[in-house]
Amino acid sequence: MARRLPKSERSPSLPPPPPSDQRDAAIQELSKGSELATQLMAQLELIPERELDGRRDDALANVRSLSMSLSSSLYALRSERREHHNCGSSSSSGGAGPAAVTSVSGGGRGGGSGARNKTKRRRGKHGEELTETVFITTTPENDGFHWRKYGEKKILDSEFRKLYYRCGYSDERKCQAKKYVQQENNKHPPEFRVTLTNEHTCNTLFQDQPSSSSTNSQVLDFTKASISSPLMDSHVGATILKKEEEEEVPSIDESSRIMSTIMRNYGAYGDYDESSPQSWNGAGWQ
DNA sequence: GATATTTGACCTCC
DNA sequence: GGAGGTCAAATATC
Repeated sequence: MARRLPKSERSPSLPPPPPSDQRDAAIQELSKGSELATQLMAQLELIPERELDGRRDDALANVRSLSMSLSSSLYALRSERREHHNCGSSSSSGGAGPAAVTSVSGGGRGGGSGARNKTKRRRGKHGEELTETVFITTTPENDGFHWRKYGEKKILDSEFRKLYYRCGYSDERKCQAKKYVQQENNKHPPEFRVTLTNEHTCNTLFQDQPSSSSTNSQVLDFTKASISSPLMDSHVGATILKKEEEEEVPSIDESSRIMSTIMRNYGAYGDYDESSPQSWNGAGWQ
């Protein structure tokens, strides 16, 4: 695990949220990028394997990873936009309003499959109304928020354990957002069912990058064995690589770096530190 | 020493 | 009573 940030660094004073038009521009460009990645994937599939000296599959895997990263980031940005629209002046209790999740083409895996979301309401532990969003993704870690794991459970009739995360700022900022992740299958890459409950009220998406640290605790870490199955291979989950595995699949890292570059270029959250590439690769995640 | 993760125990709901 | 969700002490990491 990467070095953890001192508490003072992890609790920066909140910078002003980016202007909505800037965020919209980022969303727009990410959408374009996602579409282009899909097109590129289709084009690659049309190229005969022999013409690429057997590297077509590698290229396809890279493009898929890129597409998934783009889609996940789109989802995160869109979620945050809703946050500003819906909760801008509301209390921090979260979960009060419906999470009208924008459907995203997340995943973008071959055949057009990807994140499949649906939003539904359910009752919380104490009867309070909760809104939960469920989607399937191959990159459950790429949503840009800082999640802290608080539990893990073997689920009946499932060979995979369910992982429980809450917002890393649940205490500091009373953010009620939670995330449940459960592997669905042993596909390559495997798909994960991600359940999000409550909206983030912490406004910390991509915000708390330390200016000089080589680490961050911003994003969910799936590098632990807890989420992996014996069948998970190097294609799993784009950025879930441990340090010692990095060299094996550099292409995955590359897609994550591309993603971070996009985010920086649009200044979605201005103080992202370019000098911390490991912020986005497996080694730097938490 | 500070912080995150693990994991068994506990709580609540059905 | 069983299953899912959460808590919190122990442990790991930096």
